[in-house]
Amino acid sequence: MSSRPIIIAPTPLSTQRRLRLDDYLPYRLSVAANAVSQLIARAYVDRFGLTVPQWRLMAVLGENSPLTQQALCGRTVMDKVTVMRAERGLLQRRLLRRQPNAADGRSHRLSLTATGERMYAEVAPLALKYEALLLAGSDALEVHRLEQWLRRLQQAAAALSDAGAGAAL
Amino acid sequence: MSSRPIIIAPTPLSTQRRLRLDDYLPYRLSVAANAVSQLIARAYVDRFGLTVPQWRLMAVLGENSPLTQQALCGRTVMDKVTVMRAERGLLQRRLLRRQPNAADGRSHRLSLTATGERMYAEVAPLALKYEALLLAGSDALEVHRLEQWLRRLQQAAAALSDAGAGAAL
DNA sequence: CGCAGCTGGTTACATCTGAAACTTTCTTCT
DNA sequence: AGAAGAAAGTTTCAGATGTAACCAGCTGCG
Repeated sequence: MSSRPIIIAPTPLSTQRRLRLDDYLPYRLSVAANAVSQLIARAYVDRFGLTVPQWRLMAVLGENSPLTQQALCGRTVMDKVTVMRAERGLLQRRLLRRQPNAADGRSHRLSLTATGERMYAEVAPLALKYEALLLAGSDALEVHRLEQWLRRLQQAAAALSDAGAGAAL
Repeated sequence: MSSRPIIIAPTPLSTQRRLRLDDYLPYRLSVAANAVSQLIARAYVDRFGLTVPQWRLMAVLGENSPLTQQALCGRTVMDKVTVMRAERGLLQRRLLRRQPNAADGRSHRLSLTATGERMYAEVAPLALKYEALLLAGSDALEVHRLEQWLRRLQQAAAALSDAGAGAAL
């Protein structure tokens, strides 16, 4: 599709040329993420009536129970309000159980109910299936490298963010 | 921080193991994109009072004027409503000019005003600067490969999406 | 020509989202 | 022990977002 020539001698990043939105990494990242999110979100809403935040909670609790809301925020990288609301939804549908936390009266121990576990057993393979479809025809080494990239980007962004990127101008 | 062992022999994708949110690509992608978006969005709001959609319009129009709203939707991969609102904001601030389109009475030819151009001249280098910071210490070849990846993912998602991913189970 | 249907753009509405304020419980310091 | 401050969770409010209805101008076919 693209007429972009294959660049052998890669352009140094510091000496960058004109801005082209189409080649701008944050843009590409955002667009790709959106497309993927949309796809999966729709699938989960259709099949299970789960929103993305709800889905994430289930995913985390399915592999590691029980957890407090706080812990869930950390694992899912979501706001506490978002987690709260997702939790509420799952509680109403009796997919989640909420038990008092002996160690701390402010928080609760959250885990999947039997029904929740059953749903998780369907949800997880489907998730993996989607991942496999998206990555069809990619060797696992490459994929692993990509994931590393994404982690690094996230960290770099976080670092810049609370270093107050203002400093860097 | 993480106790995750370094995996030398990567697990094949098809024979996938349990779902681990932390290694789940759509999740990683979403989280990385969010972190990066947040960082940049904040910067642009602080410095220029621009939202992300507004920023995107300026970026596109800065490299290619004039365009119709429709065309902008295509280039920015944004909803027409989103484009409309961004446009409105820029018009109010006189960063954008809107001229009748001789070829079609329904649409308009949008381009940057002189003020808009001037802002673009500040905006673009800053954008590139951020990109450079995020990618600090990465060689351009790798970066290029990453961008290819992101494009492929986006396409794959789009394909699955309108193939009605239901078919794929 | 003129009506049916389409397309660019706009508006209205319902939802989602996150920041900030608030409540309760825990922790620390004297 | 008691007061000050921090942390977990909840509620509230304002802003952003997207879907669907809507209007106006274009296109194509009888």
